[in-house]
Amino acid sequence: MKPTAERIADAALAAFGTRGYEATSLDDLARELGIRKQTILYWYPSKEALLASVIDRTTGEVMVRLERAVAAAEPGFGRIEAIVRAMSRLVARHPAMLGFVREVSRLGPPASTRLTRAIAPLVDRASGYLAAEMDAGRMRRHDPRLLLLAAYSMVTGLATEVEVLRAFGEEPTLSSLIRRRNELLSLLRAALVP
Amino acid sequence: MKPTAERIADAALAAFGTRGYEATSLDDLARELGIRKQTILYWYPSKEALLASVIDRTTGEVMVRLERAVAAAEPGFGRIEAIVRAMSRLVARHPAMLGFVREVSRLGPPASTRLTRAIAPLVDRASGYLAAEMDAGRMRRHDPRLLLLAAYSMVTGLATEVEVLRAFGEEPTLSSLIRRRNELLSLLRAALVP
DNA sequence: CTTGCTCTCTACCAACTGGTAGACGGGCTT
DNA sequence: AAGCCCGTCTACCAGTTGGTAGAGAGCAAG
Repeated sequence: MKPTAERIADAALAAFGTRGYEATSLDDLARELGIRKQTILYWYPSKEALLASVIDRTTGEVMVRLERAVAAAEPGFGRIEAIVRAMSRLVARHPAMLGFVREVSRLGPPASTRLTRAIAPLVDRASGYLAAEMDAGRMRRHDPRLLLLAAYSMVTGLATEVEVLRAFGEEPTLSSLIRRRNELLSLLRAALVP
Repeated sequence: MKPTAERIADAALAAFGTRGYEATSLDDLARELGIRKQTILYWYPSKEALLASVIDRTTGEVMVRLERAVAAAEPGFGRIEAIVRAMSRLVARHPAMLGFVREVSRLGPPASTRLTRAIAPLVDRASGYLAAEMDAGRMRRHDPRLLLLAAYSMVTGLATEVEVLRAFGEEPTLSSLIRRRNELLSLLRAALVP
């Protein structure tokens, strides 16, 4: 079996990402894992420390995936497509992960700063790349940072808003996720490719 | 002064929308208002009932605004622009409102069903309109429902993700909100107008 | 003045929160 | 065998949670 600390972090990611941080008690978490709350507090000195650790694991995972996706993609719109596909795969494998990212950003400092500080350099690189592409005329001109934020919002929205999705007549299945991913790409392509 | 029940609902909207539902205790709410928790429970028999009431007020408010915006707009992309502008104004006046909508959708049933059931007919009408526009060749073809969901995600994202916004180098000021609104419109126009 | 109604209050309560203190067992090294 | 960590446990704790019971103030009608 996986080490206890890791099992705790996995369960915490899922619980924080779906039910929310405050709504998840250490007792709930422990019950799910078949252990006692005090075992959690042995591995993580406090609930906040557990949150911080889960944030670090998650940002690490996301960064690695994005890094790899960008490196393997051909330049131009291909990079954007690669990023969207990578995030889509991530959501399919770890459905709670993007929900967790959103939850952390909602919690505000100090949790959110931990996340944003880790992602900031990536945002800088991405917006620099986008600006260069626009300057070269290979993409329509938009504010790179706001474009990124809009894209991020669309990805998390299309991936995590299961309830709103239901109201829109979409079921949270894998094939539906793929359809949403393709639709998102077609939307982005229409907006960006001149 | 406003009636007590209304003051409670206003404070609850702000608190639920920013701090979250579970993270807001009735004692917190009462302290903010300068009353006792039991006064809240006199007007609303339980915390859940308070939530339900706030949901109803919010959906009502949003629906009225969208209704008016659509009615006053000229057909074509003008309607989309009108909707975005209406939502933007709403956010400027009640910053917590969209955050609250997102929070409710995260809480899941039965709270979320109350919201989605109210909005569903509006979604149907909107996607029907979009489909007709696409059929007539006045808009590029996309899946109408997914397009709506993507737009909704962008609006809420650009409006509410203050923390992520900060990481992207945007300050949550009014002028920045307007810039974000304009950018969103230009993005949508690029994606939709053939 | 009395009655009755509306509203807010004080006084509780059981359940649960994150966290502390320390016992217990099982395996490792000496 | 003896001691020593390591990991998990039981037993508690003070503070907070949503919610109940009921007192009392203010006020209008009889």
